[in-house]
Amino acid sequence: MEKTYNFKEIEIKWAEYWINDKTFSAKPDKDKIPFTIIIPPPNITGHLHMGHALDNVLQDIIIRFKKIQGYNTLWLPGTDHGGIATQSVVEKFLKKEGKTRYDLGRKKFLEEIWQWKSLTESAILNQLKKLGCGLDWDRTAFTMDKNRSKAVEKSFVYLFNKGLIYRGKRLINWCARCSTALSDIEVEYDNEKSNLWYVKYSLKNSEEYIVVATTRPETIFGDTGVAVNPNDKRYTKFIGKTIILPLINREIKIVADRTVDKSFGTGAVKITPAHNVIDNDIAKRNQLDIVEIIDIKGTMINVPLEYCGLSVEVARKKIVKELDTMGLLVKTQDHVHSIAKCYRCYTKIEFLMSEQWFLNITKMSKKAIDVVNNNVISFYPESWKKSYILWLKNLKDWCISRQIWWGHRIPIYYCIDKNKNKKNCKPIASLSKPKECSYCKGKNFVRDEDVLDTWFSSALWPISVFNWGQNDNNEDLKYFYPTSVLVTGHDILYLWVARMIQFGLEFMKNIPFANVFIHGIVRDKQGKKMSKSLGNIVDPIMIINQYGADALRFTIAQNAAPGKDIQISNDSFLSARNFVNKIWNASRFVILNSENIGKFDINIKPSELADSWILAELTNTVLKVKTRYESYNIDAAAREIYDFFWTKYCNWYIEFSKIRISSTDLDAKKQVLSILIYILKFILQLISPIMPFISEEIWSILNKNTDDTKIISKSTLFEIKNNNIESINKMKIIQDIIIAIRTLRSEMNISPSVKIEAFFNILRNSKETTVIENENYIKQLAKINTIQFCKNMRKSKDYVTTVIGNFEIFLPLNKSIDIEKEKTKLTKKVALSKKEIEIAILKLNNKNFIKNAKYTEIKKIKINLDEAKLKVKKINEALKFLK
RNA sequence: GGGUAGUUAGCUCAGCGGAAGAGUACUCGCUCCACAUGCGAGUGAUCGCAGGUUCAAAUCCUGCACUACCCACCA
Repeated sequence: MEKTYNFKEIEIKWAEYWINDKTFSAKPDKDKIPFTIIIPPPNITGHLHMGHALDNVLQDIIIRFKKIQGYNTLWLPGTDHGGIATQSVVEKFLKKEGKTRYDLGRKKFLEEIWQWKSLTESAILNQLKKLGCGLDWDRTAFTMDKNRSKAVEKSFVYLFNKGLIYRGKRLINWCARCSTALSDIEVEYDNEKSNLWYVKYSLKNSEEYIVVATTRPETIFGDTGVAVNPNDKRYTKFIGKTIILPLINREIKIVADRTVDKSFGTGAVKITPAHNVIDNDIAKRNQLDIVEIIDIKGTMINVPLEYCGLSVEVARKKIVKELDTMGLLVKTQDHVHSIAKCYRCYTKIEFLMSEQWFLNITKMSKKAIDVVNNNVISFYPESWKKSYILWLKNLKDWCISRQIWWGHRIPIYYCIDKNKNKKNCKPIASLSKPKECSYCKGKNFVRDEDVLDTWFSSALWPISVFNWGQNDNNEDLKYFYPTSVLVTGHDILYLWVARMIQFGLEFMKNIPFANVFIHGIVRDKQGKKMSKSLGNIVDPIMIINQYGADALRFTIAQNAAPGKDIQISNDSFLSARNFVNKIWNASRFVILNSENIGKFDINIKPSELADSWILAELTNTVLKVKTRYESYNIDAAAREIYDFFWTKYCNWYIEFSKIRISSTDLDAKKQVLSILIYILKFILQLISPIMPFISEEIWSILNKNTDDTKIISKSTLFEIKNNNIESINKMKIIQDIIIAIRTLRSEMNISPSVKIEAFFNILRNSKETTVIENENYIKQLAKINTIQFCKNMRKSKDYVTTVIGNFEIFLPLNKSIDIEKEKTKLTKKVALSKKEIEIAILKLNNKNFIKNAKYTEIKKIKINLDEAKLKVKKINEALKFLK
């Protein structure tokens, strides 16, 4: 075995093996319980970032754990066409060549994106392979491939025929850069500094006027009313009166609406129903007209000639200036308010009236709320339940049409037969071009130009990946659906998770997954979200090249507390890298020592305290780790294994084992090695979901002459019954003594490599058989050559002492000590012990404590009190001696 | 405005009713035959603040402060 672990070669070797061997391919098998995860398909916009690494490593950990537990696991890979996101990325590339998508035309542009898709998709899948992801590659899906498209079309037609999908002219969110409508959750809000302009609106045939406060003076042309609160005494007399709108002199009414806030601005609101959601509602309640003045390019329309065609920003400046000149601008005030922006390109959103397709998804909400409320679907952590339910309760209809080219074209056909009675022809939803219009018998149709929101196909993902839409009763769907757990970040809980639940219940009459494991967002060292513009990206592939995939995976696992954001910087991976190295070297120690000593028993026989102790500790660890994995506390599982392996196995047990390994007693040597191997195998199995590469490599070396050469192919029950608690207590005494001697040696600058003698004054009339029987452990780990047990060892200037448990330990000094330093140290120790005594006595004298506290608690305090008293006595003696 | 998390050693985070933990950083000492990507020892925390419940609170409850995120509103 190499002295250092060559992760580069070995990781490539196993990644290829898993793929070629089809280790992770899955078929329905009625004799086995399925465990299914479908990947949250990454957008084909580019490469994977650390957030993807987090999401996928967690899924792989769960899949691998379930696989070695014996489940029939399936982790299904795929990518998402990414609608607007992908289209804008490709448009950006075109822009560099000075072209737009219109220069290419729809067909050519789509060809361009398909080409882009094939490149990025394979890059993404390669990255997943590098991470070690145990995906069933033969099932790789794409949200816009043939089978997935069928699912989309079928579901659309179904929902349309059910009357849940309808077309309507409504106020929608419009991104002028992407030139498409957006759903409400695709809009983000940012606070921005702006102004609040106070404008005089004069009453008709009167000297009186009302002042309105507005952040959007350019929408004056679209005003069709002014609203005041019905209880606002300042304005009650104006309700019902007419106002002459400045600049265009249109007559508009003053109406009363209880939603108007009396305290904001002047308490009078100009109403622009065509470009503001709230205004639109007020207009509906008060039967106000709708006047559209901004078009989809973000320019002014239906306005006086000098404003026509101006952009919103230019028009605003011009209008403010004009109002000022006319003396209608009363005041301009600084004002911070939130601005709606496109979640893909951060362009300001324009609210405007537009004919779009909507899905009445609110009807599906009740069931989606129930399944989560009743824990048919469980959330980890549970706290997200509340947000999820609240969101569904306030859900509005979903605008599903997009005016982009990249996506699923809406399967709606319009009859264009002009000779017949066109007026009665209704749009037809169909899987293919209809043959005949059922209204006019016309035979000519055109398909709707729009595409669907990318999240529509995402919502179908859990069923479309099993080819729902073609054969709804296929074996895969029956066997693998509902899936077991969905692993995702909380940022797409509404955008995606909620909708999959709604669609799953609608189309399958069953939940899409039983559990939702929600992890956090990856952040940088300063806690900021990683983004290209901030330049704080940590590239997972760079980390893999530098430290290895196992190190990356362990770091992720260690930090992945459910629901919590994790901070990662380039040096967060060092500790994990060191851990990989530690596993390698400890294994190397075990393997090298078991070579050339012939065959030995695989059945383990604990023959010493150390053996039963480490087996008891192993039992505890296995139980804990299993529970942690099963409840998605991956971070805790990782820490549990780390601590057991490094501290207990390496630092203690291997050191103890060296006594037998270096002895001439071959049987003893074989016996201890069999335990070392037995435990090492357990550790490898436990850690293999997190660090599959190194564990697979070492496993294959350990098992090279057996049938068990692949850890991932072995199902493991994780059941052991070596829980000798007494051995843990006994070992604690030995360890405490070893630590006490090491500390004393270190404090006294006794050379660590020199073996010395020690005297153990037994302070009580107890037998201390544990210590006497196991003195060789103390000798080995504390570098002692002889231990003399005695009763009346006295202080002398040739020795230093320390008190631990029932012993006062004396170590010979090779030089004189710094008396003052020693005095301060001992005085400090006495003070500490005295305080302990004080607290213990206080507790024991407390009748309520004695009455209520657990027996073990009281016993513990009594023992501590005794030990502290003894310590004080002995240290005081030592102090006296120093004087 | 409503909601959800969080506030523990310089930093990153565990612990969530019975004597403050890990990694990292720092200090000291070690090349002794698995590992210096290491070994041993040590310094370092009134567990955000204020109340309350309890024999006992970092841990449970209430309030407050600050931080982050989500939802709504911002005329």
